[in-house]
Amino acid sequence: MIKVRFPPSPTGPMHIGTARAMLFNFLFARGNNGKIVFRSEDTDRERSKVEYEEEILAGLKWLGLDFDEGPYRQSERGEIYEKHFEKLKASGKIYPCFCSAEELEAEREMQQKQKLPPRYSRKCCELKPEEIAQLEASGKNPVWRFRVEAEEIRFTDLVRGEIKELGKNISDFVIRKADKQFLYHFTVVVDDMEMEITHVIRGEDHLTNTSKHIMLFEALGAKVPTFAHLPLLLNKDRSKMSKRDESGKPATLERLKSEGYLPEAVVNFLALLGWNPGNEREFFTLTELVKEFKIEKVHKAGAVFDLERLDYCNSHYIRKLTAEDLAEKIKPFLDFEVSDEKKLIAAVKLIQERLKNLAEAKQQLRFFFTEIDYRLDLFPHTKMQVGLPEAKNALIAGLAALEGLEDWSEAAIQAALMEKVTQLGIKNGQLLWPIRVALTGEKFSPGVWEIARVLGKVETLKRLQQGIDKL
RNA sequence: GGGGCCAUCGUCUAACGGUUAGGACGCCAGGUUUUCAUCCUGGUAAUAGGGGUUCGAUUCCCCUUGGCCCUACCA
Repeated sequence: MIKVRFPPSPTGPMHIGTARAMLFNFLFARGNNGKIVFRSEDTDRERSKVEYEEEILAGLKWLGLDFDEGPYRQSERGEIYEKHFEKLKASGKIYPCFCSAEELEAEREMQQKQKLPPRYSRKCCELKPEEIAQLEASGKNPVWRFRVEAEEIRFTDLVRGEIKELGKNISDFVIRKADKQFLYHFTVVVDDMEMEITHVIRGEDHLTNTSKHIMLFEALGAKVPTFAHLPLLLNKDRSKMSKRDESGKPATLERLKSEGYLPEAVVNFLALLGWNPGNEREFFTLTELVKEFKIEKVHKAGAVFDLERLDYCNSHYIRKLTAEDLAEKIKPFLDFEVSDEKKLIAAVKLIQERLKNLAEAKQQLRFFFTEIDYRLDLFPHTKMQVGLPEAKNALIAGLAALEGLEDWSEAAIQAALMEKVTQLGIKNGQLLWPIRVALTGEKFSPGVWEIARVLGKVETLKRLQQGIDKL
């Protein structure tokens, strides 16, 4: 039975890298009939907040990633850690250390100068029981270190193959702080053991931590799970995509949501970062991903998170939505009142193909629903040979052509306008460009008859007249 | 400084040791269009460098270079 985990640290909003790691865990578990555990790794008391945990849970829901067990919180599992800590203590695999931060710092500096591996000197390792008792009696609280053996640690990583590291390069790491808090390396291992995790799928930043974890698993007498280390998500400059991207925007899931990216696009895009199905297909639903995903095909090299590519993916999914559905999704992004639902849907249809994200919609839809204001210099168009006087004549002609129109369909509006073009012996654009400007007040927009139809006859004529007055 | 990991167009990536090194995004050009966008056509652009192994290397090995990660009483 395969079992994986979602182990976020609730110290901030959900990071995109965290989301991707969870997605890969999800794909692996669901594709192999496995279970998923959600575990909040909140051992860092100062930085962890329940609000963040809630946000992460909401993010998972948004992406469509569900789990089977949890949420567990490490902050609520103290007794379990205590139990295993005592076990280690009894086995002599850990020892108390009373060294001060300054001492340790000096030690490290010295080692660096001498080109030695940065390891704890094990000064406190030699402490006799009575010395320990004495130090404790004097009010000093120790940290507890794991005694690292010198031999080689090896394991087979599902994506990176054989990995080996020499214990003599690894320092005796701290598993418990002086304030008695247990530290990450210890709690993950205990939890993975207790929760019977079979596959640990996580970011490459944990690759060199794995040796420590394996030592701990073995010291605890537990079965060592299988590891798979995912390539990191990178900024454009190939630095690790941490809290912020290179433009200074937060690299969080929440930001993608607020910029109007669809969850299906985010999932699709993230899945293809560091993995691909081996063919040229590029669009997948979550379900299809579950079917196609093979962890052996995950890459080793980091992948740059390129927003332009996400845009492309997002516009694909925006186009697949029905206009009704899209309108519903756009609503929260609008900053003006929309009273007429039908009109919104009609307008949305006109912009659906031009949309890269939901947030852009308000700019493209505004003129349909609000009074417009624009500058006269929008009218002249060099290529079209339109100046202000020509623009005014065009609006007058347009008004004349549409005033008496009974049938306010796109086809009828188009026919009336094109007839006018022929009648005046001018180019299409010489009539249509000024009308488009008068109707939208925008530089770019959908076509004249589409807009006119959605706007309605009354509003269209009104805007033409306003244009004429302006000129 | 110590250790680990990694390396194909700008980006995401494909290529049983044998391909004109393919696709997509972006970009550029042309076409369609009333503008922009869309759409269609075409183009640009890569195996980091050096040694091996081999009839033959993007692919296997070594070195160099570069990047990333770990090296916390963070996770």
